[in-house]
Amino acid sequence: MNAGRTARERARAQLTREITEIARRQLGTEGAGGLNLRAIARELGMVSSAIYRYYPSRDELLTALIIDAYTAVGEAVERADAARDPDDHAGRWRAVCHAVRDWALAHPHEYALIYGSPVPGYQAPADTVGPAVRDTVVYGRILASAYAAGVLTPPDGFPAPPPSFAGDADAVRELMPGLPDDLVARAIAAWTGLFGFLSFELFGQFANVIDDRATLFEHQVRTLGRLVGLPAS
Amino acid sequence: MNAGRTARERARAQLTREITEIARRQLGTEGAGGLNLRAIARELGMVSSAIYRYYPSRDELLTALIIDAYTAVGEAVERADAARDPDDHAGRWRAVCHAVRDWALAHPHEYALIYGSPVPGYQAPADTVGPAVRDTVVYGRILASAYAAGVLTPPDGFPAPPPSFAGDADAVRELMPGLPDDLVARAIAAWTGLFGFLSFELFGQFANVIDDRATLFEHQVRTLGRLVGLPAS
DNA sequence: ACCGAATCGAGAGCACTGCTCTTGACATGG
DNA sequence: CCATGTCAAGAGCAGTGCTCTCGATTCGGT
Repeated sequence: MNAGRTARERARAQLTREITEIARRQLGTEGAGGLNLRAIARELGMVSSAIYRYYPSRDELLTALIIDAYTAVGEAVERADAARDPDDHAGRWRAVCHAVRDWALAHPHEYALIYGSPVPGYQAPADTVGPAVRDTVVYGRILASAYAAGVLTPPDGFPAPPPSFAGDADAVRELMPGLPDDLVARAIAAWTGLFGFLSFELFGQFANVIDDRATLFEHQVRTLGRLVGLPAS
Repeated sequence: MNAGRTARERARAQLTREITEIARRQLGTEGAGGLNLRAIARELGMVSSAIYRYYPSRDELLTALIIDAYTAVGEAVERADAARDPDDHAGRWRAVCHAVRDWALAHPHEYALIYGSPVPGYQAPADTVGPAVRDTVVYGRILASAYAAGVLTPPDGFPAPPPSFAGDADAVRELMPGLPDDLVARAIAAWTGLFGFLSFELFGQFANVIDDRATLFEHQVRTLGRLVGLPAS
C-alpha cells in the first residue's frame, strides 16, 4: 500500500475506501445478493458508471469484500489467541472459537459470504486463499504447540484413520507440525464441528429448537477441544 | 393433492409440475440466484407473465424448491436407513451420513439452498419446517433405538453439559427419546459435525488441502458415531 | 510555464430482470 | 346456451450490471 503521492492518487484511494465501506454496509443490511452498484453510486453522489473506474465489475467488489471478511475474522482470531497465556492451550482454543462466533454473530452476512453458499457464477480468485486460512493457521499453531508440550491427551475409543489418509494428513500437517495422522483427522473434525455449529446457528437450523445457543456452543467447544486431546478446563 | 377432475385442473397441475421441473434444472446449473422466471417461460414457450398464474412470485417458487430439496434429502436418508438391519445402529448412522453426502454431491445447489446462506430477503415460511427435519427425525430414531438397546458406549473423558442446557435438551430429546442430556449434546455435536464437513467440502473450504474427501468423510463419520457412543464397526 | 497524455465523472443507452395491468380467447358448469 | 371464471399474451414500469462516448481536470515531462 503506497501512501499516494499525488492528489489524484490520494483521492482515488479515498474513494475506493469509501466505495468498499458503503458496499460493506450494504452487505450487512441486504446480504450479498443486495449488493448494488447504483445504490453505492447514489450514496456517493456519483453516477453509476463512475464506480467502474474503481472496481471493474461487481464481482471485483465482492472479492474485495470477501478478502476483507477473511481478514477480519483472521485478525479477531489472532487477537483472541494473543490475549491468552500461550501455555493455556485449552483456553486459547476456546478463545479462538468464541472469537469466530462473536465475529460471525456481529457480521452474519459476511460470515455467509465466506462460509456459506458460494455466490453463483462467482469464482474465488487466488488472492483469497491467503487471508482465507488465517484463522486456521492460528488453530494449527495452538494444536502444534500443545502437542509439542505433551499436553494432548485424546480420549480413547475412537477409530484410527485409514492409511490412505496419510497423503492429505501431510498437507494439513503443515498447519500443525508434528501431529500424528490420528490427531490431524480429529483436528479437522473439531474444526468442521465448530463451523458446522455456527452455520446451523446463523442459517436458522436451530430455530425453534435450541434457545440458549451460547451455552450449547460453549459446551460443544469444550467437547471438540477434548476430542483433539486438549485438557479439560 | 387432488387428482384433478376437469381438463383444466389437470392442465394446471401439469404446467405447475413443468415449471417446478425447469426451475429445479435451472437451480442445478445456475444456483439460487440464477433462478429466472423469464427463462422458464421461454423454455415453456410461454410469456413471462403467464408464470404468475402458477407461482405468485419468485419467492413462492423458491419455497417450493426448498421444500422439494428437504423432501429429497429426507427421503434419501429414510431409504438408506430402511435398507439396513434395524439393530445395526452404527451401520444405520453411517448409511444416513453417506446418503446425505451422496445427495449433496449430486445436488450441490440444492444443498446450498437449504444448508447454505439464506437467500437474501427471503424468509422461510412455516411450511418448510416439517420437511426440514425429516432427516433429523431419522437420526434421532437411530440414536433412541441404540440407547434403548443399551449399545451406546460413549467414550469417557468428555465434559458434562451444564445444568442450564436442560431446557434445550428437552426440546431435542423429542427426536431421540430417552437419551440423557450428555448424549443429546453429543448428538448435536455429531450432527453439526456432519454438516460442517459437508459444507466445507461443497463450499470449497477443502480446496487444495483435502483431496481424498471420501476417505476422510468415512473416517469422520466413524469418529462422530463413536462420539455419541455408537459401536465401532 | 506549457502541453500531450492519462484519468476522471457525467450521461445516454443496451440488454436484462421481476412484476403489474389490461385485453381478448377459451373452457366450465348451471 | 350463456354467464362466469380462468387462461396466455402483450405492453409497460422500475430497476439492474455494464459499455461507450464526451468534455473537464489533473499529471508528468520538457
